[in-house]
Order: sequence, then C-alpha cells, then structure tokens
Amino acid sequence: MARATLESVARHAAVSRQTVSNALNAPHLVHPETLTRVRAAISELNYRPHHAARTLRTRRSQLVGARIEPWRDGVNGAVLDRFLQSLTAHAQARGQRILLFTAEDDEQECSHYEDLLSGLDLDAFVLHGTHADDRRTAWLAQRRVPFVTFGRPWGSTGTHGWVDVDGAEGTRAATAHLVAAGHRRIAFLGWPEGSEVGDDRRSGWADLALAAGLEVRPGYDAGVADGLGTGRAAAAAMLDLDVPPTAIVCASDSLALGAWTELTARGLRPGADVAVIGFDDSTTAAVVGLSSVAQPLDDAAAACLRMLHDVLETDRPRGGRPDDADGPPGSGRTGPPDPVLLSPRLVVRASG
Amino acid sequence: MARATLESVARHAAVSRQTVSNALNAPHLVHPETLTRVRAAISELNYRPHHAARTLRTRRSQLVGARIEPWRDGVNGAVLDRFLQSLTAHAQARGQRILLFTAEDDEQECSHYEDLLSGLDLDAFVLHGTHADDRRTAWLAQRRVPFVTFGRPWGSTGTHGWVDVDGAEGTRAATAHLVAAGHRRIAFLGWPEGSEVGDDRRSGWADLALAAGLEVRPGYDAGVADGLGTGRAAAAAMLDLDVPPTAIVCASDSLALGAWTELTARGLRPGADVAVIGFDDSTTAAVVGLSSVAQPLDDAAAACLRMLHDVLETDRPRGGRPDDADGPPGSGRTGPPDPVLLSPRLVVRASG
DNA sequence: AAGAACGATTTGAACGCTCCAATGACCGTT
DNA sequence: AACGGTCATTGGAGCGTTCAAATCGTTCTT
Repeated sequence: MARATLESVARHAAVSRQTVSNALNAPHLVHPETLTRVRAAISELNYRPHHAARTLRTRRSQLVGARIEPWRDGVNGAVLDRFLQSLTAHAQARGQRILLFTAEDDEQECSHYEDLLSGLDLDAFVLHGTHADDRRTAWLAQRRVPFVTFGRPWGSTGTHGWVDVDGAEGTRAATAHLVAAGHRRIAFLGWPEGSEVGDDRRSGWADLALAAGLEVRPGYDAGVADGLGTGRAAAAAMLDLDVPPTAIVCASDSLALGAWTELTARGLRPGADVAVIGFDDSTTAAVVGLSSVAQPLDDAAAACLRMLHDVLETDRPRGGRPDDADGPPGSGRTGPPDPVLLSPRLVVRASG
Repeated sequence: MARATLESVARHAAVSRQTVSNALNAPHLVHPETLTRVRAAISELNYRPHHAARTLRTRRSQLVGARIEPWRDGVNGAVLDRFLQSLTAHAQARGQRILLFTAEDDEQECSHYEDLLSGLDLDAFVLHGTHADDRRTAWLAQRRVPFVTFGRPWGSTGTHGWVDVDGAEGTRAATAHLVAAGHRRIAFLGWPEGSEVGDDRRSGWADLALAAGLEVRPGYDAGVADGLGTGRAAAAAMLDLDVPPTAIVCASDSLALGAWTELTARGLRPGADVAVIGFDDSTTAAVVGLSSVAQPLDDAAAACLRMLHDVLETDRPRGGRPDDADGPPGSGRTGPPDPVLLSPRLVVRASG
C-alpha cells in the first residue's frame, strides 16, 4: 500500500492537512475532540511524517554530526567509541540521529563541515578532542553553526558550550587513594608539557603531592609521548632511580600498561610491589587488573545533547513551543550555555 | 549571504534550472560549452544541492543505517568499532553517510527499522552479527528493504547479499602455523557448540588436526561462554590434564587472554612454554603480545558498500545512469549479489 | 521539399511538509 | 443588531529539487 501522507490522513479524519500537522506539532492548538479523531487516523494509517519534506520546510534535520576517529591509539581509542555509543542512545531518545563522518585532521574536518552544512544535512555538531587555538571551533563559531564540544576550549576565548571531565580531579583522587594506602613516594608518568589534557592531569597529582607533603624526588615527574613503549621506558627509568617511587600515577592507560609491562618483566607485581594507576578505564585495564580513572562518558554524552538542545532552542528564530518550558519567558539569553564539568571515578583493581 | 539554489545558479549562468540540474546529474545531456559555463557558476556561487529537497524528490537519501552496539564484551567489542570506522570512511568516499542507531535486541532493532524507514530517512542498512533464523533479515527482506550483512546467513535460506570473513580459514592457518613450529598437541578453546561463528572457527582447527594427524586427546576441545574468567578456567583444566597440550587455539581474544592470564599465573611464558593464539586481533592482544587472527575489517566494509551499491542500483526503478556501466545492459539480474568471503590474516606475536 | 529524428534546452508540475494570512463560529459587550 | 475578541480550522504559497513533457533549431531520410 502507498505511503500515508498528511493529505491522506486529513481526508481520513475529515479535517485539513494543517490540522493534522498541528495535531502532531502543536497539539494545544487543536480541539481535544478533533485531536483524538486525528490521532486515530494517524495510527490507523500508520502515518509518519516524511523527514525530508519536513526538513525542507523547517530547515531542521534533527541530524547531529560526529566524527569517528581513524583507528589511532589502540588502547585509548575506545573512549571515543563508548562516547559515540552513548551519544547515539541519548540522541535517539530525543528524536535526533547521529551522523558519522571521518577526517584526517582539523583542516579536513572543517571542509567536511562545509559539505555537511551546505547540503543542509546537519543541524549541529558534537566535537571532541578540543585543543588551544582549535580552528574547528573558530570555523563553526564564525559561521554561527550550533555545536558543543566534549572537551574544554583550553585557553581559547571559547564562547561555546562545552562538557568535560575534570582530569585533575581524577589524578588527585588516584593520588589520594595511594596516599591513603600508605604510599609516600608517588610519581607521575604523563605526556610532555604543552598538551592541555596532559597538563591538567599532571596538575591533579602535583596539587595533592604538595598538599600532602609527599616526597617528590627528581625523576618522579616524567613526560613522554603516549604509547606502551614510551611508557615502559619511562617506568624503567623511574624504577632505576636510587630511591624509586612506590607508586605511579599515569596520564593514560597506554602509559600505565607500559609501566605494568615493565613491572611484570622485572618480576614485580603491580599493586603488591609497585602500584600503578591509569586513566580512561580502557578494556585492557579491566583485563589485566589495572586500576584506572574512569570518565563518565554516558553522562557526558547526555550533557552534550542537553546543551545542544538549549543552543538550538535559543537559536531558533521563532522561539520554542509552549510545552517546552525553556526557562522564564523573555529571558533572552544570548550567550553560550553554562559549561558542564563532570567528575571522574576511580576504579580500583589489583594494581593499586 | 543567502544560500545558492539551482535557481540562482541558473540565473547566474543564464540558463534554466533544469540545465543546471542536468549539468550535475546527467552531464552528457548538456552541451560542453554550456557545461563549463554552468560549472563556473556553480563554483563561483559555491553551490551545493540541498539534500532534503533532493531526497524529497528522488526518494533517495544516501543515508545508510548501522547499529552501534551497547558496550558489550570489552575485549571483542572493538571489532565493531573498527568496522564502523571503515564503513564511515568508505561511505564518505561514495557520497553516502552512515547513520547510527542502537537497539537492545533484534526485536527492537526491527522496530527501529520501521521508524527509520517510514520517515524515509534511510536507503539501506548494513547489519552485522547475523545468526540462524535472524528475524531482522527476514523483516527487511519481506519489505524489500535494501540491505547487506556483515556475517553469513548461517543456514537460513538467506537470499540477501552478505560479506563475511572465513573464520575456519583463520583457525586453520593458526593451527598450521603451530604445526610448522613443531607442535603436535594443539587444543581448541572455543564456545559451546551451537553458535555458528564458534562452530565455524572450531571446524578450521578440527579439519587441520585431522589432516595433519595431530594428537587430539580428550579435553583438548573445550566449549565455554566467552569471557576472560571462563577462558582462564578452561585453560587451567587443559593444563591439568595428564598430557596437556603444548598450544591452544582460541575462538576469541577474550578466551585467549584468559588462557594467557592462567599461563602467566602459573609462571609459564606464553609462546615459549605454551603457545596461545587468539581471534580478532584486539588491541589488548597487541598490547600483551598475543598472536591472533585478524579480520580484514576495512576490506569487509568496502565490500559491504560495494555490494549495497549494486543492490540499490538493481533496485532502482528507472535504471542507473549511462556512465555507471553497471554490467551488460538488459542483464536483468534480480537475485541477490554474489556473497563475498574474505580471508583473515594471522598476526604472529610472542605468544605463538 | 516535407517529414522524421535527433540534440539541447525550457517550462510546468509534483514530492510532503509547515508557514502565513484568512475564515467562520461562538462568546460577551455595547 | 452591530461590534471586537478569542478559538478552531482552513486554503494558498513556498521550501529546492527532479521528472515528464513540450519547445525549438538542426540534420538526416525518403
């Protein structure tokens, strides 16, 4: 049988097209009695609005773009995948959909924005992996494209909404946990200074080390490129110190697993002999029993979409529907929404 | 500045709407001289066709649906993510996009198809994780929705296109590799009989064990639910046999890593003392140095989209464009496309 | 030389929806 | 009885595109 349209539903319910449309989009405008009749017709004909037609008219596609990463680091890459999964689930619950695209770098990503937007496919974007002087956010902001980022603007004069997880709090919690377990010589194995996320995570450890008066010796603060090999080498150097640390807090699970590998290679047991705590709670961490700081990715995804909703609502020329209850009327908020900073959770396993 | 439309481009090039449309969709219909003029206007105004408008008219959205899994098994879950990543990249190259959705089970997945299709959002689907009597493929086939699956129909009278990786070949190669290394007592650690993928992978081992006349003792063929704990327990049982195997081929990296854990716990070195080979080449396998059978996921994704293209082309009521060269004219192929079975690749690491 | 056939281009209509302005019904007030 | 006002509903227009048919000029056929 042919597809049901507004027209056919209208005929079936003996009303006009527009009344059916209203029954769906603005039920408060239509008489209760008519409403039930229209609704009956809708379900009887199994009608669903035609997405493309609606998009053409309203210029809203309910599609949100997100970038899926080209298989980068094997260990930490899964963070994005989990985020995407949550994003999809929450978007679905909101009647939106996630559209994937890939890009090799920020530059290319921008040109994809161009493609995706000029076809008017997408309402908005969710970005991740923001960094200082991010050309992507600049590009989007300049064109007034709605978007939110998972990740802080990091120093840029970010005037956009963002959601992030407090990395410093994570490493602080990890360090505090080790202190509570009796450790006094706790090292930090992170990335070279200059990476925003890395510096943030380092600061949590440094803060608590200072506050708790820990014994921080030279060589207790390493900065190497992310990876298993580099992590292992850096851990080896720490263990070879005259007074080696008894615990290592790491900026990533990659580094932590490198350290973990070095420990077991030396016959040392992670946790019992030297404690190691990673970051991101990768599956590998769970497998080998590595303690790690877990990011609340599901909450982050939900927050991103909630924020995006606000941004789109504010942006909407005609204002939202009455039933949306988007704050006090006439509030006329024009600035970016309030950022959301979530707390990570320390997952304690055998290694610390 | 306002968005460019066919109309504005047409005015700019002093031709009609339709000629511009033809310049884009059927260049052979338009005079070369006019063509260059139109193309100049297009690039000058930075015109891009409006996706929704085109979809409304042509009933083709260039959108392909794919399901993203709710975080299931941690170790093997990444296979899907890598597949999705490749799918996105190849779709992008074809001018298509991947739209994500989630579902808890097959039943729910079908009702999502309903939603996604009735809004005419999607042209087709790429399914994965097929099994015998898969209600999803039945649902889609019945409604003549274009789709392909990554995974065989497994016994169902599947009349749809599919792409899969030859699991038996993978375990056969793994076993052969161990035989070449001098092993004679090679066990198989897999899932309980009845799972199609599991039985397939078991058969590769069994085939070669028979052909090479290996010493297969009772207890050398285990079937347990996937997981680290179960894998570890099953491996322990094997190692406790009077005559334990010298190598274990596993149906998954989860199981293999379970075995790997048991080995190291006993002070045995994987590879040197007892060889272990996993399946799926997870990141964890790479990290700990576990040999594993890698699926050519990128090739699989490319094959899926190529096949989908054929299906959509065949389906198209009016036939493709002349420049598409889709086989001999009048071939009138109506059946499903030829399936594609890809060969996996054994990645040898320290463990075997 | 008239008609047929072709190539290049144009015009009108339609896809299904929502916006906008307008209509009629009903109420209470003058 | 005529007037403004609210509520419920309606018809027309238009979003940007492609399809189908029509137009016009040119060349091939008989």
